[in-house]
Amino acid sequence: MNFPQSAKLARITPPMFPGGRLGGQETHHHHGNNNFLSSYTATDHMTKQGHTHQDMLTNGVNMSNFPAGMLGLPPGVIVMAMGSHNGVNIPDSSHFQMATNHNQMLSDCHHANQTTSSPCPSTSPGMTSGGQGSGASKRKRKRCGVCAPCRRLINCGVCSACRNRKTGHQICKFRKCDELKKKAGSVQLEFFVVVHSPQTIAWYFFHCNSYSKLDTAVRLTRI
DNA sequence: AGCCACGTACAG
DNA sequence: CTGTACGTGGCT
Repeated sequence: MNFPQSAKLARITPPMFPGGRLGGQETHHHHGNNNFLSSYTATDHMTKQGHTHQDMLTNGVNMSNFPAGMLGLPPGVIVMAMGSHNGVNIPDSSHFQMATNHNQMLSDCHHANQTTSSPCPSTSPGMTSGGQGSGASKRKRKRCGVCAPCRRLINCGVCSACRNRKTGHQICKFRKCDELKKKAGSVQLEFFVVVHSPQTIAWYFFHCNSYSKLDTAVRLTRI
């Protein structure tokens, strides 16, 4: 199979999981989307917990009874909800919430000047720097890294984006992240569930792309 | 809706 | 600084 000379290997950017932020703790990483708890679906959760999408959209994310409960996590669970944009009712103040019985305080999760271990994925869309400001964010979203286009390594070299790379500044249309394609009206939420126990620290990354997809496409990934 | 061009965020 | 690529707006 011949590719045009302009085609080149893509950088293989790891998925934006927060584990990369963990100094010294990321010894159980895996790559790709080898989901754990694969039998779990959002439908299960929604049904069992009596939640509806509308509930969530109306009330924001009630973290006190969402991920921790659904995962059956041990005490001391820290839950963080990464905000969304597109007008969905999740205020900046909910970027970081805790469900913990230690009553400990955690600093907010800022992209711009986060320092060490705060798990704060680069995929967070629409986060305003510093978690404030009312205007639309200028933050660019990043490719999910796990969808088929993202996994594609080679530019086709013939699509409009490839042909017009110099002026178009666009990635090959066959490598355009599925998540980035659907922006209008879509909702993105990311939940981090940090499980602390005396012996272990396990990080979980709960990532759902949109409420409308919750029934079928929730991925629960251990990192 | 797709293409195109431009501005610019972001990473190296 | 440079290259890549996201966001957006105009055009067809």
